[in-house]
Amino acid sequence: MLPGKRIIGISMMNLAEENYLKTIFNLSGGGKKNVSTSAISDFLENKPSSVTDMLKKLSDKSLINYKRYNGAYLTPAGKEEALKVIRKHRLWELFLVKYLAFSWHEVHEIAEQMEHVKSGLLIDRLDKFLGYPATDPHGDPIPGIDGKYRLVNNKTLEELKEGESCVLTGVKNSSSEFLKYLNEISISLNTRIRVLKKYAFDGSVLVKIDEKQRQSVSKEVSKNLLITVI
Amino acid sequence: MLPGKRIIGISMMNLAEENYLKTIFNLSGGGKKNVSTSAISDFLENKPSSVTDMLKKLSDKSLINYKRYNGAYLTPAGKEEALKVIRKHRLWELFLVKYLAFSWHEVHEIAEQMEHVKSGLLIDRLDKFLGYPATDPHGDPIPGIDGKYRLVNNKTLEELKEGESCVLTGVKNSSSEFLKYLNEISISLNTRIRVLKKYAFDGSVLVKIDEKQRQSVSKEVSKNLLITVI
DNA sequence: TTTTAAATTTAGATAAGCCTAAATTTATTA
DNA sequence: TAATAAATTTAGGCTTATCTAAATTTAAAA
Repeated sequence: MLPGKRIIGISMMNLAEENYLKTIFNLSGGGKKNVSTSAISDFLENKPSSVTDMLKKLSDKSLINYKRYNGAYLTPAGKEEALKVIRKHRLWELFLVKYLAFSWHEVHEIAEQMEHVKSGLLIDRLDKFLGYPATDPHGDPIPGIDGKYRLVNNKTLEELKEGESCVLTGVKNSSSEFLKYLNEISISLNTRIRVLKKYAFDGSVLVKIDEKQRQSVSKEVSKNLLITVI
Repeated sequence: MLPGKRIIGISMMNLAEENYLKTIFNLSGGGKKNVSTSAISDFLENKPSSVTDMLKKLSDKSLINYKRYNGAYLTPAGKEEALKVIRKHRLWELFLVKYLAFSWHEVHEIAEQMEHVKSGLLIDRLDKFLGYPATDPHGDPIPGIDGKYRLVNNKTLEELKEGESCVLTGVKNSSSEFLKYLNEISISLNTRIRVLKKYAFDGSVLVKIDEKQRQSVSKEVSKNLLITVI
């Protein structure tokens, strides 16, 4: 009891700024492309004018390069900060799944809060505790302590031809709804999927899951399943 | 990637309010006494006028009973909220010590942040993972899922007579500085302490620690060591 | 009990991060 | 290319939690 003093972060970043940087990183596919004001606004579900305010602020802090009417992209410093937040997010997600019995569709909201806890030591200890994992419960790579980030998983189920087989290695969309749908049709990370038939008229795919059930998935679904051909 | 939506807490409480409730709980010794504006102000290291503002707000929400110029105490609803936050704080502290190799003097600041993560399920799973522990790394009781809170540890080393022995079961002051001092003189939870001599002129106490070293501790220190006589 | 000191509250201001409405710039279409 | 639509920014407000300075209330001392 009776400790004293409030929170305090060592970093000069705060919650809102971290969320914007992370969003820009994700929407730009790893910091490459320029991200528009409206894309950020849509994702964060706030107004474009609010986004403009924050872009100015981040630009003043040299965390993004921003040109009026022309979107923004991360500076090296901004990318570093974004990766730190993403590293924390994904490590906590893995902790929740591995040790607290959460399912992959339940962890996002909680990790969204935990990722803002300030302590470099904490996250490195967590990393060690988890055995320096390479990927999170959705197959996304976990940035290392050095900020190294491996961009992988570029092939989707949609690109496969009839007869080909693959293993699920990630999901492009990790919304709770999509993940729950995958649970329902018994698809999870490392599940083996074979393409039985592709239907040109709607792009849907008939697949065999783990050599057991046959299942039809829509084109939209197939575009969001990241795979490795086997 | 690409989940969507921001944080959002289910509870109607926010960080500042939670910190005030927790502070009032702690300063009132478990919700009993009335807590003054200045006591809260001193603890939170902010201005009394800020405290007054928040007391009004918490009073409007029926979380405290507040009378102008007369301090405040928690209502049952306020106490419930305070205990929820304290439960989270202490469970996370224990996690940090037990699994991430932190020492008892390093966990407070981190837990101060983790305690605000919103998810009842999370904290109950953490509780289970830790084996439903009764106390945190400082010997403080962990409120149960039902909000039950056991007030214990009322005797201090100061009250012991020469020749008596005890075991350390808690600390009244769990500031990092105090805990580090205890580390230095090899006192930790469950350490056996025997009173060899008491000095009236300054209230200091000469003790034997775990039947090994002799150590003199000041009256101030002895008042902050919670013990069980053996 | 009156005076003085200490504690507390009120009033008015500030910074963040958001909002609405209006203005501006860029993109699209005729 | 001119007109229209869409995207973006600016201007001005709001809320939360803080602050300073001044006013008020309570407590302590003479």
